[in-house]
Amino acid sequence: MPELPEVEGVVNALKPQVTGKTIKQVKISETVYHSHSLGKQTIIKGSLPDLLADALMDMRIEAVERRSKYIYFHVMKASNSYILVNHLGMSGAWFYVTHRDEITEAKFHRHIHVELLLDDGHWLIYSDIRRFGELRLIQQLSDYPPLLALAPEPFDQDAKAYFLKACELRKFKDKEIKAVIMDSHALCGCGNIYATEALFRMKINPGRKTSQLSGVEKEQLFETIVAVLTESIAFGGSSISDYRNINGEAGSMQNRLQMYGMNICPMCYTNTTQKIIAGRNSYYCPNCQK
DNA sequence: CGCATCCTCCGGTTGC
DNA sequence: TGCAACCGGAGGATG
Repeated sequence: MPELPEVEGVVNALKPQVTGKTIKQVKISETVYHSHSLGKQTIIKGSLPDLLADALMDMRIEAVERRSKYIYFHVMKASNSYILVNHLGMSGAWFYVTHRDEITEAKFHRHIHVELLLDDGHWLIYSDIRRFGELRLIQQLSDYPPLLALAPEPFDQDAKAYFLKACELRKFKDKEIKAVIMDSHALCGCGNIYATEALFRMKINPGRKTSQLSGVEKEQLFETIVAVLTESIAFGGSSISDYRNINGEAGSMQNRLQMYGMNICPMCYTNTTQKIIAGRNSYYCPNCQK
């Protein structure tokens, strides 16, 4: 499940391979067509598959950017600019290959949904096992308002102040701190894995109410999240379940995680506790995290 | 109009 | 060996 560091890795791998390339052919899977015929917006959002395919034809990819856990492909066609917005969901993955059979992992090969032929002869392929991902073509961010509501990038100057202010809002202050740091309207890019790790490093119980943290704790927690995200980017992200970068490589941050998925606390050897917070399984050490 | 509470989307994985 | 339950980002509908 890709979080900010994993998406960062994907974007950094995509950049040199697709920047400046033009889309010359678009293929969309029968599965996507079929779901759309039933009225669902499977993977392709805000458009019918054929309309998206037509629109993408002859578009030139000007730049690739990560924003929160989204990938923005900045594209141009006939002097009009657009953004192809992509979210990998639980299991989305991009591949840059000369033939789709180069995708050797069966579960990725079996769930190829969008194939873009570039003018360098390579295929840029989107595979998505569970189809939770998203592709949406817009002209500007305001065409899809949820993108305007995202908190600043955690590495931006104003992100910490934005987060601290969000903690004071009525809708956040009485929530569990873990739910708040995983909410992209308070702080973006932090999912279950890195929220779990940051809270463990800070020795904060994920179930504590946000208003019960001191100002210093909230500030240090924010800094710890940034540190964990930064460390993960440096180690290529965490390859848990379906995450691969576009070269099919796995990251190594999963080997550095101290609490996510652990049954025993690495600090005190107490059995860890699992609790559902904000709908997601949360590991913590009942002894270390208060 | 704020907010809280479901609901939805999926197939690989897990557990019985 | 088979099969049902389970899991999860995040927007959207509902109350």
